[in-house]
Amino acid sequence: MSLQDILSNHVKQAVSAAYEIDLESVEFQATRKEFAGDITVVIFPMLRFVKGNPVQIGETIGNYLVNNVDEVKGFNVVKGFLNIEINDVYYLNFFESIKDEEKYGFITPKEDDKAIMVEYSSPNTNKPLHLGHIRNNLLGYSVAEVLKASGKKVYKTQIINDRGIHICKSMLAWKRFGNNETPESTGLKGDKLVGNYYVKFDQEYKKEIEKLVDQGQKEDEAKKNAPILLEAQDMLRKWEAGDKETVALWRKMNSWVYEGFNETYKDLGVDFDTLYYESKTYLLGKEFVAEGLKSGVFYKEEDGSVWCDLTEEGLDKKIVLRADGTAVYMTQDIGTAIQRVKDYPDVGGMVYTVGNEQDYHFKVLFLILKKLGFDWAKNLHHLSYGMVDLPSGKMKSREGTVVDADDLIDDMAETAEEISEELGKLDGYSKDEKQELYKTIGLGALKYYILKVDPKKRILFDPKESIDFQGNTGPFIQYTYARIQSILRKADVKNLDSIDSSLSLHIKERELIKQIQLFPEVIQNAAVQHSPALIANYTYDLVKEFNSFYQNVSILGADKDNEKRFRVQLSNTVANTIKNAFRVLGIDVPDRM
RNA sequence: GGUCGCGUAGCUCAGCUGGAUAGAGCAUCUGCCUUCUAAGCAGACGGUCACAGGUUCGAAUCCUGUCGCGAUCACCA
Repeated sequence: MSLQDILSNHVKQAVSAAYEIDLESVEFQATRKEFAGDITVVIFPMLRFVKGNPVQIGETIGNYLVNNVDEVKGFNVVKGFLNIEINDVYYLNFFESIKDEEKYGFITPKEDDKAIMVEYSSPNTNKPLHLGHIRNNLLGYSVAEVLKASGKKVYKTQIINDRGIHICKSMLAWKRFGNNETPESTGLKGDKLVGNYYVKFDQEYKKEIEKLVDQGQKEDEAKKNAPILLEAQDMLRKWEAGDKETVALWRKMNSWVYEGFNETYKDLGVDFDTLYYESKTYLLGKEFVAEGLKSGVFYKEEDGSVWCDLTEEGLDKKIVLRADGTAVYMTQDIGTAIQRVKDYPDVGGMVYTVGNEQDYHFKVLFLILKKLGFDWAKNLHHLSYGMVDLPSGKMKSREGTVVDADDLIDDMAETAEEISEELGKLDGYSKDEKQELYKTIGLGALKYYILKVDPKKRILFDPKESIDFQGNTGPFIQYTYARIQSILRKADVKNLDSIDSSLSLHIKERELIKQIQLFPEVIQNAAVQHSPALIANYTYDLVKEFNSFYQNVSILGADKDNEKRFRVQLSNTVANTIKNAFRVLGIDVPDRM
């Protein structure tokens, strides 16, 4: 039972005893630092029911609590706020009850619970991953982990955009200009190699347009008539017809890309339970469109195209099948969603990690799935996040203004190395151990930097101003963890030893326990809101509190043995909470740094 | 133009379903390494919460309007 639950009942009893009024609820908040007390009852909402002066009412309730509730040590009333001071024993007992829980704050899913499928990444297979994908990957991965920690079963997945005109463009450019280059022959990562040909296509395309315009064509005509584009379109038709040579080339180049992607995913530390490929699902939605047509969810235009009328819901009409019978994006997404539930019958909901430019698309998709009558359709969520922009504006891969994912990861590790070298605290570490550590810190900085901001806000990333390693950053939190590990190495305290509940707590110790107490609630909240940022900010607050404690209170040099034992265990629990919190953010913690 | 999102300190961000004099970090300036890792701690400076109304005992938070930025409104994905 939480402190609020305990107090809530007693406050109601107090009001009932003094004023013969039954309160429905009691409003609590954490006591502000400048006042004495641990938890505060807000009196104002009671005034509706209890007539009187808020200060007097506060005094009355406060007196009742001190006399009737063991946990309450004292109180003070400021305006309409009843600040309650809680006994140290309460906090010590709480701490004793959770200090040996390895996974404190996490809830284990039940076997027969419904699962949530989290989709993220979902890249095109014609160019390497960039900073935008990094945000997507970190968010999707972390939200999946947050949901798991909150007690849900989770499958991570993606829909890989492996077909279409954009893929044919890089295929064609490679065929024309590639001289049979391969990742092996060039030493390039597969996704980089293919990406180069995507850029090459665009360059050639522009040249051809220029030429046609010189020959007297209008620009938009030239854009449609450029031979290289026509050839790419022809290639797409060949691919759809199953032309052997085209399909073989497609397979080969995609496999290069996948190898490259997998390397990046591994570096980033993200993973997937199952994959879906557009090339396998793009025809899938058609049968469901046919069914929807029968049941009247969709209707057919004279030209044969199929639509969904959403004007009653305040939206537009949306096409779900072209006049020529081919699938659009929406068709495919309808099919993929249904297929996923068929493949994994325990799935009861899905989360789509996709940028906010597609807000409208998902609004429509979810509505259509509801209209089609799927019960899981009410549990669909678009994890919509803001774009990552550069000072120069949007990233455009064709114009080479992207921040490459692999480069950025490497840069971060290099910065970590420079700082570490300067500080020189790593005596005794081997070269490999050091490299490993630099990666941990560099990635920690990058991931925290991205995850600590509210997903729906856009991020402005300036490559010239490198990501900080001080203050509210990943490395700061990692550093605190490493410091605690150093203490634990030196302390000969077994964590399993019980603590002495007659100790009197230092203010910093009590604040720390209060902060630790919040963790389970923060995880639940982050899960409901699909926001790793809540976990990041919580962890920062915890760490700040710990550093203040560390700097002001001697842990190993405590006067008494029972004090020392308690402080070491408190430090250990803080470290464990940091580790667990960072685990769901996908950030590793080092033993030294 | 319609719809959706955002607008908090010079910069980057917190601020839960409305609650006490709006909080951090960076930057600038002061102190603190003969005591557990100074990637740290303690402090100073810095705010008409875009603007104007409204609801309320009480609004950065809820409602309406205005302005600014972004996205979206394809038989593209």
